Amino acid sequence: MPEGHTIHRYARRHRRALAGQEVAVSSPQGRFSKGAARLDGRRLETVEAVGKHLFYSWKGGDILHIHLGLFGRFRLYRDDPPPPTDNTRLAMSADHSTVYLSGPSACELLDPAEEEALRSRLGPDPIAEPGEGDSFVANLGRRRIPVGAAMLDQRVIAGVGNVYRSELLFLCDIDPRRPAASLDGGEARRLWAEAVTRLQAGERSGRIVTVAPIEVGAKRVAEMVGEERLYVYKRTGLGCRRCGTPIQSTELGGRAAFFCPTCQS
DNA sequence: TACATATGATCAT
DNA sequence: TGATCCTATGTAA
Repeated sequence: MPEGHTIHRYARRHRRALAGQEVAVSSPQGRFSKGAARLDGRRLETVEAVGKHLFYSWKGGDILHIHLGLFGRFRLYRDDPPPPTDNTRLAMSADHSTVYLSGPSACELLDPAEEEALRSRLGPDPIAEPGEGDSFVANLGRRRIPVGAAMLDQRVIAGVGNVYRSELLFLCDIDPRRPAASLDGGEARRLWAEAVTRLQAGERSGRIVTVAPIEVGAKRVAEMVGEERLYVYKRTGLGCRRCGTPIQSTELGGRAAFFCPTCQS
């Protein structure tokens, strides 16, 4: 489920629910038992998102690093949570809130140096650092890979996933197969600007919507159904919403990228 | 029941 | 590039 906008939402919700409190931590599944035991009962200081990564900082210096990967999922409960399942890797509860985590690709303890090493590998995050467009433009300029592949590389831009990469390139009329370094400055800047606008909107609304104008009220966005929210993602063979040309897909960065061969050329 | 699929990333070759 | 890890869901059988 998660691209960067979702991860930032989790950071905020978990911060509100748990930060500043002493948290009961356990690993019902058992695969994080040692780490959970180390954190159990300690005070959670902050929760921060960078790209698709989450960092929970605990009193005493440990950092819990969580990455959901493709399958990871959080559930947040108020008051009486259901019992955890066999796949609940991590449970955190304090006061009236309980968070369950299942299926993460990373759930581990880091020290501050390790956290810093991880963060230094990430490119600018359009949600957290909207002013870092220069860094993104420079990163793109150094890549010879297709721009569609570069947009999935978290060292280039942190937080974009497979839906946003296709949608952002469509919004900017850029063919995803073009070499990243072939974009001119205006194109690269526009791409960053769209990433900032759309990911921030996604964080606010909790869903990826690129067809609707950004200013559209939450009510109308909520009424929109499934595919109508997107221009190209998973619309192979269907008519482009702008020009009617059948949408194509091609493998870029190891995953399917979707584009309109007429609008994006 | 089985299988396909998924908004991710790493490691080996 | 391919194999691998991890879980939930929808559809087919």
